Amino acid sequence: MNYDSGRKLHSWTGANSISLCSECGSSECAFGKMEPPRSSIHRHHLERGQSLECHDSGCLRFWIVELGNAAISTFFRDGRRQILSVEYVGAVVCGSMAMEESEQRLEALTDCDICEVDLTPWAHELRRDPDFMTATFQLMHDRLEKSTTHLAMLGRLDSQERVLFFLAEMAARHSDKGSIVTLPMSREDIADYLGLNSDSVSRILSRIRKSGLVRFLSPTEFTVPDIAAVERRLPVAVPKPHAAQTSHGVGGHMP
Amino acid sequence: MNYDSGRKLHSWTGANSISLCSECGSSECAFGKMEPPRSSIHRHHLERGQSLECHDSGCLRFWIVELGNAAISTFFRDGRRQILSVEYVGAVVCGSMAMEESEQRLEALTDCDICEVDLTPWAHELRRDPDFMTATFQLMHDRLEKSTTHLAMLGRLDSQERVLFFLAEMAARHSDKGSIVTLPMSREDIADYLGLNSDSVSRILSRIRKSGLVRFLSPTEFTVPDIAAVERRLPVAVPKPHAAQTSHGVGGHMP
DNA sequence: CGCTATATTGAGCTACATCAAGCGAAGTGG
DNA sequence: CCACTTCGCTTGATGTAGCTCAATATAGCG
Repeated sequence: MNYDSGRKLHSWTGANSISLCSECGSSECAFGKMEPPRSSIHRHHLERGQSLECHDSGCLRFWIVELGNAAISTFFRDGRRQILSVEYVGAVVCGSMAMEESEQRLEALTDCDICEVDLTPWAHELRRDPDFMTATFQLMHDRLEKSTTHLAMLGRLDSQERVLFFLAEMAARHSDKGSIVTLPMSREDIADYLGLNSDSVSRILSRIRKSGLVRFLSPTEFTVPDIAAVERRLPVAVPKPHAAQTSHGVGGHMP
Repeated sequence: MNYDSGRKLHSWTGANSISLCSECGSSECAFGKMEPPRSSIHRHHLERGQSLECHDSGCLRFWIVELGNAAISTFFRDGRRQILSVEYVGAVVCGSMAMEESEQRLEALTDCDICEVDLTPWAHELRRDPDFMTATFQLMHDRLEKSTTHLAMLGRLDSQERVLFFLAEMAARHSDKGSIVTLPMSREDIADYLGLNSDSVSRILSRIRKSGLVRFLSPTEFTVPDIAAVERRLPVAVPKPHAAQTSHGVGGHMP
């Protein structure tokens, strides 16, 4: 692998800014500058509902969401599903954050293009590359942070708070206030993300709509007239997207 | 810092096997071989209920549980508490897995001795040390794995399943079957770990006791006559402790 | 314009929370 | 050494949030 140590992984630290991989057919990508041989890259196209299985084969297999929205989800033996996180365009997912036991998947919430990069063959070099290590560490760290917030929400917020939190999370991804937010997922998916069932989600959304906190244009499009009002109803701050990036980019969690 | 690159961090990979730091007054520790100057080390003694605040000052401040049991917990504005994980002797906690916003703490579930090691001054060297990076990565990875399991549990198990899962988790820490397990925490703490309230926990424990799945010697001591029977009642496998270590020690998530 | 998948809404039930009383073990002070 | 307090656990009675099941309604797509 031809791999220019100076800059190659700089874009890594901004996982969310990664767009499309040149190998994958598009302009730029975390792995673009590494010029990994074609053999290490595969593209997957997933129709909504399809999924890739996560196997525990080391943290050097990465998936990058190129197009659409995906979710990392686990399934219990009896079919219960829990969505662990929602992933947007640019997200980098380490293939084996999976547990040994539980079945874990990257699932397409909408039609998706996923670029798979397997760097296992270069494990030895990468391990001694501080930039690469820092970047993957950061990836893991951000994921843990999100997971922690999500966990606390499931443990201690009631259903109305969960749905409000979810809507606020979605709205927070759009910098411009009052703009139209599009939900990338069904009521069922939202329920599986929030630990509720889809009927309840629907019911609660109606209640929230009637309260005026949120205005729905369609079942999947809404605006938030007053975000502060939403936050005032929640006992936690709603995490701003890229917050981790912005703050850690400077000092960094692993300098 | 005098720091022998060959072996120094070998013990790191087995976070759970770390016992006591020589600087801290005891035999062996992840940082023992690094011989960090005294100035970077502080000991804390915490009475049950006391806690250390996590601040977001980089991931190079570590806490090691030397004695007793602790918990990482978050608090909401209105006082609601969620225990994120229970930490036993030997656990290494990275000070700033905390979020920007939420208040997060390392709390003593029983009286505790905590050794604090601040490696921030050596950030530059450590960053280029593959062993150190691998070890901290592993730390983060294990934590994410636990967090994920916990999250799925909170999202999709009912209260009885949660309590059973908790008991099985505790029992799984003791290799020898049928031995006496001691709960290191109050009903309130268990509730805050499981997203329930303490009355419910107590009630459910009674129900489980009556079912014979678990035998209580005292409110905090029990045995599990048949672990398989407990697992059969759960839709998920109970994570074996050190599983991550054992399996990743060989192949490793980050070789 | 029909058809299918998804969303909404209601009625009824259950699991869990809340509130409140009682109990037992450990600690404290006279 | 024993009364008294305190703290944590247990348990019951009662309310309610959220689930289940079922009946429409609506959206999106051919």
